[in-house]
Amino acid sequence: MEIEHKKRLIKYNDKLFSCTTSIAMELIGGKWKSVILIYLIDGKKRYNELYKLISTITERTLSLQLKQLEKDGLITRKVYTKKPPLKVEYELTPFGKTLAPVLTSIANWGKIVADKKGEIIE
Amino acid sequence: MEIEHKKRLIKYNDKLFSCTTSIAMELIGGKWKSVILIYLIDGKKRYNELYKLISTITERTLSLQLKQLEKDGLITRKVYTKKPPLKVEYELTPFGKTLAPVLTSIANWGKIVADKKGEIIE
DNA sequence: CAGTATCCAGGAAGATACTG
DNA sequence: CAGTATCTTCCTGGATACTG
Repeated sequence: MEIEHKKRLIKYNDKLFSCTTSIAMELIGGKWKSVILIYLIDGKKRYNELYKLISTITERTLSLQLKQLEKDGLITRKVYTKKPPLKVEYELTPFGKTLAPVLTSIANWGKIVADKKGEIIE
Repeated sequence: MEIEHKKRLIKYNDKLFSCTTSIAMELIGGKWKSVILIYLIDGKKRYNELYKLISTITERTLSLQLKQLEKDGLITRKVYTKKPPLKVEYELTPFGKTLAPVLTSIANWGKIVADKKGEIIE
């Protein structure tokens, strides 16, 4: 009996992926997405809260990443005021919440690495 | 009693990170690394095996990513021949193996996404 | 406050051809 | 077989200034 090796690809949002890991990384990969999502696990946050929490991100990048996360259905954006100063809150969707175990798993592994070879600054 | 918010950064490999998630993503993020690693969980693989398994990667990219993973201590590269045709095998290091639960967690979540919104091609 | 606009640099990754 | 070499494109992300 021979092992079958059909090379099947998966189409998601009009892009092709070779496995489910690729799809996951398309949604949470990159330098900032998973960091933003981690901070949203314990509740909704305003734009500036996230900006301060993720101290090394730029406003532009934060904005772009939030838009992408919203587009991918992982977070929602709610505006609470009509005139400046604006109040906007970001929150995980139910779909986004299914990511929580994955994200904490990533963060915990990162902590192991940091404890072993990282150096705390300041 | 006030909550402290010391903004401490972590230095890893001469780069600064704002949290452990960032460090983890530095090591397994990007388009291909986690995919390569996933295939190495169930045992060592030759270059061409990986190349065929990850059908949409290019030789150049596979080569670069393998080098980076080796540099980061996640995999080892072993050469078994002196003359062409070469036989080279890649294998997870003990450190790389600690990633297994994280990677399967990512893959499983990706599968949920794929089942819900993905479309299988061919 | 919550972003945009603009400009720019570097790296990731693809295509293709070649080699020890 | 297991890569390199070369060239190119695209995207991510940074810096800074400005706005409803």
